[in-house]
Amino acid sequence: MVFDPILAALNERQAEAVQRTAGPLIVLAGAGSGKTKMLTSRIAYLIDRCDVPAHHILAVTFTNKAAGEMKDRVGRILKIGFGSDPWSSGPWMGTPEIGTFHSVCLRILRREGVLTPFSRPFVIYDDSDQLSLIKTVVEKLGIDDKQFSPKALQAGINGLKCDAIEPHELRPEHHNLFDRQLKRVYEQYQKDLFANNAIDFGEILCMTYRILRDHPDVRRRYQERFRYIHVDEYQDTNRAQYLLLSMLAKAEFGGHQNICVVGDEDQSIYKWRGADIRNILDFERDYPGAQVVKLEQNYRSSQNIIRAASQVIRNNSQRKDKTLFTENEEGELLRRFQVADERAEAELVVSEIRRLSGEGSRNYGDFSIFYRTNAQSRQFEDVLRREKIAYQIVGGLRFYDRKEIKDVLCYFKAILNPTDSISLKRILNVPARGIGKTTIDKLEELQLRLEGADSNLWSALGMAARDPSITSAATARKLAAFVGMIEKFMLEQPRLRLSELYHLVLDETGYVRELRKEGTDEALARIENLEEFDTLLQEFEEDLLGPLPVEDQAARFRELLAIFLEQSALVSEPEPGKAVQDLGPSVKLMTLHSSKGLEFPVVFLVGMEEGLFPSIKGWEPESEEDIEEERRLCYVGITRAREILYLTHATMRRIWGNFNYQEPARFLDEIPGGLVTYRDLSRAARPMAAPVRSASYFDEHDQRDEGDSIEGRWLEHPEYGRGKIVASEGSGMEIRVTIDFAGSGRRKFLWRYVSAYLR
DNA sequence: TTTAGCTCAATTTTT
DNA sequence: TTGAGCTAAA
Repeated sequence: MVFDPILAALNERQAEAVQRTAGPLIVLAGAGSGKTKMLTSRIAYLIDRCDVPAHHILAVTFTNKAAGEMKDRVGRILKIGFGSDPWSSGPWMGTPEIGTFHSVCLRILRREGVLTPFSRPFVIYDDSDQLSLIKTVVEKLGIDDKQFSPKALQAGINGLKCDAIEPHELRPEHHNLFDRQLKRVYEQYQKDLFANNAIDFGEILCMTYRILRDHPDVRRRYQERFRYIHVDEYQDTNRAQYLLLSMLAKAEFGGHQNICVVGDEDQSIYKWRGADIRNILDFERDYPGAQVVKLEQNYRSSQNIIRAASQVIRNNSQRKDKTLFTENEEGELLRRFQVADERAEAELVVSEIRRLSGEGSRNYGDFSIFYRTNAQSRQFEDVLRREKIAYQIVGGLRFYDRKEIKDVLCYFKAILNPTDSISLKRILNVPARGIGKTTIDKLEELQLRLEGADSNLWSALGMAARDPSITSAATARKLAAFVGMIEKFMLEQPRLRLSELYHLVLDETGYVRELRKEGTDEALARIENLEEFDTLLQEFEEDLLGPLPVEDQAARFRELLAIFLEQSALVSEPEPGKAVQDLGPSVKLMTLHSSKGLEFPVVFLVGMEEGLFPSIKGWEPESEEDIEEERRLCYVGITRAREILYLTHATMRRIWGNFNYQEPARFLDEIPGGLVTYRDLSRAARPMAAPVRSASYFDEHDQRDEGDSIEGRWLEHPEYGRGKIVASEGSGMEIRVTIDFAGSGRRKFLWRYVSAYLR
């Protein structure tokens, strides 16, 4: 066989997945098994070895981060660059299409603009814009927002959009009171959304799906275009994404069904947001003749960590037959700690971080703390701050979600698209210019009376500004000033760079001046964010305009705004530009959900208590399905760790101001006792004791290697001195070990009593 | 029109 | 317990 550097870098299974290019293929990729490596190699292989023109290749991911990484790696293998081609006027040629579901769909929507209901460039509504619009719809329809909360209706609408269900498909006669209102609101919401020339996240996918479904000619074009389809994190796809993919992979025009999906059913943790685990479990049924490749070798974690993870996840019934293994070293035992309460938990974790980082080879960036709920982060932050240890919360408040940034973005959106009533309403009185609720109510009332295309807030504003009898002379003057200001922005926009437009907006509105007047720490932080936003705009422009000849740059100013708005809607964090300083290594704090896809040498999995993790909704009986999702979450957490894994749980925890006595998480019992050391710090004065639990999993299943990991290890007993473990028996919390002490011969102990003496 | 007190709810989150 | 969002007073 000819030496091939692409294949040579892969293991046998990975290489198999790369080479099976024809027909449907499902790759079941365990945690840390080199899935991205396989995917990127496959794309490179198709282009470089199979001579597939790059533009025939499509790869979709869920996050920008994943898409960026994939582009990076494909680019490096093939030594090509991905010009962002934001001008989108040219043909899609030259590079594979790699992007998120949403960015790919938006590109299709823009190309097929005539098939959309929009009359001008559309803006993207995020969840809070969406909620605002739903509130206006609820009010317009005279629905009681106490009985039917806009939030619940929003969840309902988004749930339906995840399933690609349109309002007319809902038959009210079969539904309860809520569903009947939901149908009404959904119907009106869609109308108003489109009238605002706006689209929400769910609709981006649904609309694309409908266009492909309803227009065979268009469908055909995209099927011929995307001949090799790759889908990352397939276990997280929802119904709408599934249907969308089937439109592209249908192969009804003599095509080839070259669809390669990659995923891990054991890491499916987004059911609550519409992900349908059946998509991955049923792939072989949906695509008859599909080939299956399993990537089971883990390159990330120690033996002990992989064993623990495998034993936990094997308790799930909803999974495929897949077993992770590793050739890495056995490594350290897992470390389980019981502590008195959440405060003690934080103290323990931070002192361990101190201790390990003091030993030399590790810095703070090697540690991470995973919790089930965001509320748990506070204790850790308090102690870390007190100890002056650098830390960073991953996935907190997103940059573009900050109030001041959203305000500015709404000015931008209104300038681009004044029919966007939601954005207009948001900025109407920001900063305060004396336009209050009464006035807004009158404007909205007027808007409802206006006909057709004029039925929007902008038109209403114009009328009220000209006609003082609608409000009052004073108010009409204020409105006229506002309208005049926005018109000025719209007029200037095509002649200005974004950063210039930005400064014009800040100057004319006096936004920063108002914040200065406020003078609080919070206001100052806002000003700083606005400054960062300025830098970000300049970098954005430089990236886009830089490559163009100077004389062409000004010609692009008009488009700049639309492109920027689209990016800011689809991206949660701006690209880490040169402006953002590196703060050095820091401990990372995050929810278990945010930890997916990451890895750390040392992981602390905290709050492992029944009710908290697994999380249990008090008001309904726990379902096996929900527990399995929590177990997958636990599996994700464990498999993030490379070398050392801590598992902590508190005896008592304050939740919503109440003291709760907590039971250890059931997942702790599912980890073979021989893989962990256990230490009870919750009753420090008394000898260590573990809570005795009911029969563990291992009493009913064969578990030959239960104590294997501990035999041969040395420990230092406070009474008997140095000794070696020569034998073990029993299982779970009842493992007994025989220790051979140098001075006093052999003795038997319960493992949980002596595990902490391991050296 | 702004602000202070009150109620009410309360996993997980990317696009 | 915390916080966001909303109704009653300045």
